[in-house]
Amino acid sequence: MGRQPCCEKVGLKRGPWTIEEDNKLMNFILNNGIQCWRLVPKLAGLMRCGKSCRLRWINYLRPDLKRGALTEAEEDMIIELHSRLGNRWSKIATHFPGRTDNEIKNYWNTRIKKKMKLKGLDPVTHEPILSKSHDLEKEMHHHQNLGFQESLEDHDQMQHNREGSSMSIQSREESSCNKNLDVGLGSSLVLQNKESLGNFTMDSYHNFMDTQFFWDCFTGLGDSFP
DNA sequence: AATGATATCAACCGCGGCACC
DNA sequence: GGGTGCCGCGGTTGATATCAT
Repeated sequence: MGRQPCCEKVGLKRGPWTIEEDNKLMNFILNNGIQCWRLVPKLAGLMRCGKSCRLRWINYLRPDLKRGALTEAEEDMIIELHSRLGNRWSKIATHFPGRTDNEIKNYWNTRIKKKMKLKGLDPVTHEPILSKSHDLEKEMHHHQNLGFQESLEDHDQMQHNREGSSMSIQSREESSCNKNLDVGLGSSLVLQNKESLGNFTMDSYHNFMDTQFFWDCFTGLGDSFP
């Protein structure tokens, strides 16, 4: 016997979220935190599955989300990280506080990919596009290297964690992005993982409400609030 | 102004790893 | 230890917006 099923798929709502649903989900999470996504829709009174609620919160409702287009610096960083990590969007997103893996993935697929092709670069290998016969050879070479790069990356990360080094890409990016977070959220509120989301309380929410960044989150939604 | 093409991005789907029973 | 479900991830789809003709 395993766990109970995540949700009854029958009768669940799908498609775009309404403002009312957003309000319900946001209010519930801000008041109760997140213990178990399976229970969130039930307790919040939503006809959605937990997976859908999780996605909506992570990609759209989280108060620490950075709005607006990615900067050129961020774009360069994405390209650099992608050359090292490949399509591991969640790993790449950890270098960009306030950005979601979905956002970065979309940005890559719709814009960066095109730009690279225009520059004559292969978006997969990040190397100049050559003839087809060379492509196959290069692709094999690339895949052989992936495992090696991965272990290097993990090693880098472990080294970084041990030494608290400030020299890596991650540190450089975090130092600039955390300024945004500090302004918006204060030092007590860091929403990077499930555990910290669970600690997201009304107190931190009220502090956050005093900031311009908070109200930017509701651009376009304001008319619908009472 | 109407229509088709293209770009954008929110949301869904399916899978793998891990935790739970 | 094995079966089952949850969570998170990456790939993909489809609705909407924008641009070109």
